[in-house]
Amino acid sequence: MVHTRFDSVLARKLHTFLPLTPDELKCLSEIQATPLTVKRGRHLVREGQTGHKAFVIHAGWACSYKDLPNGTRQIISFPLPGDCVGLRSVLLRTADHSFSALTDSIVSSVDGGHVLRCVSEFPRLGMALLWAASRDEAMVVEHLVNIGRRTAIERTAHFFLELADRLSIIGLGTPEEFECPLSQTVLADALGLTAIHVNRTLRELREQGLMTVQKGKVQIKDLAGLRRLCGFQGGYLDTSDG
Amino acid sequence: MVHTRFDSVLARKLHTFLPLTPDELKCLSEIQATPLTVKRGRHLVREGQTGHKAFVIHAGWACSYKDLPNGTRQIISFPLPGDCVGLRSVLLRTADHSFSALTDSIVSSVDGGHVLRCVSEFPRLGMALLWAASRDEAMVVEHLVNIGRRTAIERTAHFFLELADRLSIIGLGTPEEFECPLSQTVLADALGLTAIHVNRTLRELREQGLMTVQKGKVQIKDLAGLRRLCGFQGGYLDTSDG
DNA sequence: CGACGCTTTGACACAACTCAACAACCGTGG
DNA sequence: CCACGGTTGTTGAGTTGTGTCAAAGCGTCG
Repeated sequence: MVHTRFDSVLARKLHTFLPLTPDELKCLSEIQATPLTVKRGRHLVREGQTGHKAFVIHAGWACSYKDLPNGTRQIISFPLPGDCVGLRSVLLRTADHSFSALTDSIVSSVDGGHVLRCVSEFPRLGMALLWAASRDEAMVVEHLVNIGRRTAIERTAHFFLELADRLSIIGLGTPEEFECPLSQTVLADALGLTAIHVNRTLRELREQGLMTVQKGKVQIKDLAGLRRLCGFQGGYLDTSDG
Repeated sequence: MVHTRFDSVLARKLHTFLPLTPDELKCLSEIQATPLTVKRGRHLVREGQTGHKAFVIHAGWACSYKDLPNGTRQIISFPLPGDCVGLRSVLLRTADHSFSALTDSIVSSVDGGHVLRCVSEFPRLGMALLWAASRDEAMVVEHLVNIGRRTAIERTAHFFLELADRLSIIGLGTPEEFECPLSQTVLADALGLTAIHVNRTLRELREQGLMTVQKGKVQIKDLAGLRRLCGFQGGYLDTSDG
């Protein structure tokens, strides 16, 4: 993967879908504000906010989620470097989810109005964004299926297999090993389980010799076995065009 | 709502977001093939298919879903008249979900290539589609939250409240009463429950005087009570622009 | 040093699933 | 007209997966 040709992770990502012209790349870089550092735990968007701003992650871990009236929360996704968050809220009236940093991170904000003007001028950029949004939605759909129809252990296995693929695509690990700062509490909110049950599930995965999670590092010990366990099909993560 | 000015439900829907010019409306109507009738139970897209086709629903009920290796399935959404299905698979390599008719329906197919050319020529149409896709994604997100963090009875209540709102927006019912041909088996696959448990849950809702489901008709007896039960916030269904 | 967050474990409660049976409904064909 | 099979809905009894509560070990950081 070429790292130096593009001045932003977003440009690099969209480029894999659709080769962009210099003008388009320039436009893309102009709409991104100067990167800023965000401290772990800081909120960037609150549900109900009307700012019409999106964010591009350059480095670090973040999550988008919704809080429920009953005091629980559901994590929707973990955007990784190169991903956008809040593209939806550019067009919708209000942000339909919150968004916060899980580790110290570097992000650029993107003004919604800029995006719209940009898309009018360069329709191909609009298509590229639509593609990126499609890919994000495919991940949310898979997440829905995961929670709706898989047991705790299958869910957990599937989650980590997807994460492994996403991370290795952007060069932050291999399919068998990667850094992962997610606490069991956070995992629970993503998987629709309790932190305590996540703990039991991780133990089960360890005792079956399938994978381990220790000190922020995930190791897949038996890739084939894990895939068999949860029926993982990573096709929806494809980065190539159709 | 004006019914006669537009020759397609899709045009009418997009128009509520962004007033479209006659040229744009013409383009939109041209990319939709002549409507065809689809028999109940017929599949329109199979997961893994590479046809690059989308569909617009004109009448009838349909669902998009994924089958799992373990024999279960998860329903993703119930597209209603005016909704598109499979927009994602226009840009992604393969369809990431299946799609079938629940009742006899009328749909138009839309060729992916046409959409792309159309968007290049009329960028504003691209924005309107991006908006429609955003709204769909917001519903999937809410569905995810629903299954991940609500109990069976809350889930079911929330599902029907959302459905009531969607149907009354398009004039197919009121917030308190509407026709609904979904069997308990289908509901179960949507809600991540068993058909048997759906049955018990509906009984509970009935016995609490909140709502009834009988013979294809849903009646909300206590709207405020239902809202309180599940913490329903319908904001993500907004049809107005931001 | 103490406070705090994260992890781990055990005993118990409860929500949801499974299995089994039966009733109600429907279109079909005799 | 009625008998029929298939689909859908209903109910009960027992099981299992996951949540709840309580407690303790461990790191880290102030």
